[in-house]
Amino acid sequence: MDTLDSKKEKVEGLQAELFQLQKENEALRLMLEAMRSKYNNVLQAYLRESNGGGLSPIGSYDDYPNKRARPEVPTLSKASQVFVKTDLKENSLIVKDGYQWRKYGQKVTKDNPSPRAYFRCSMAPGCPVKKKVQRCVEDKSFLIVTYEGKHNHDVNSKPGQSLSSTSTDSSAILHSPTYPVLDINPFRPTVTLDLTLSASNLENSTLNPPNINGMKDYCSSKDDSNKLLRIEDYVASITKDPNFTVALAAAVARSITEQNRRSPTP
DNA sequence: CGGTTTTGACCTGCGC
DNA sequence: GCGCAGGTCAAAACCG
Repeated sequence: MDTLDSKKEKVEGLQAELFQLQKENEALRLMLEAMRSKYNNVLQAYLRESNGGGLSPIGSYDDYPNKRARPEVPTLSKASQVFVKTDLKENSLIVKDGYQWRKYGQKVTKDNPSPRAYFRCSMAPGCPVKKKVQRCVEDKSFLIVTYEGKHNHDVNSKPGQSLSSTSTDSSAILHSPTYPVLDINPFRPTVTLDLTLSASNLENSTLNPPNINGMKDYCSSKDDSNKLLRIEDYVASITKDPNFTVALAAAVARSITEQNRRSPTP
């Protein structure tokens, strides 16, 4: 027979588990949103490419006499987006990622009441890397950081010191130990998704099997026409993972429940 | 004093 | 052509 204490322990254990699941679900909901938008971006980029609009090499910032009229940068090959968990009390849009940034603008955008800050890398003169930082509209404790471009210097180089043989991609720093990339479960090791899509990922030509820890592999093929297949491989891989399936189902169920609660049918 | 941040103005692209 | 939104410039303020 269970004693009163053991029952109490069970209840506490279940409560702790419930709390963890709630946290996980919240993170998964954000992930779903991010994945959906990334999928749309990738699909649009693919359609553009398949329509004969080949990618041209991207020049440096100074290559364009009219600095306001820089060509549109294809999202697929250039920008990488990460979610960074921050303290909600901390109101700044500063993300410590190892590089030195100079803020050059701030703007309030239509779809998000939180201001978007624009930064340029100031570690090396002429470094073309830019980043945009904005609080997530759904969860203000997350910062959405969008990196564009490729550093022409090393992460450890002092300001003014320009480049090393191995050009450092903006996304490379995302996997450095000091960079707080979103981990969907800070409490126990289950499913961790890396949502970063970046130029270096495109450049990696090693054909690793798709894996749950690296969405980056989705487009590792040099052959652009294979990218869609890689995406499908990646999706197939993560959907086969039982952890992912369970977590996804929970997130979807919760999302539907919340939607119903917000707009109850008469 | 030099580098960074702030912020209003300006430019460009896009949809109508 | 016009208005809107996003992105950038640049002067002034701020800071170490």
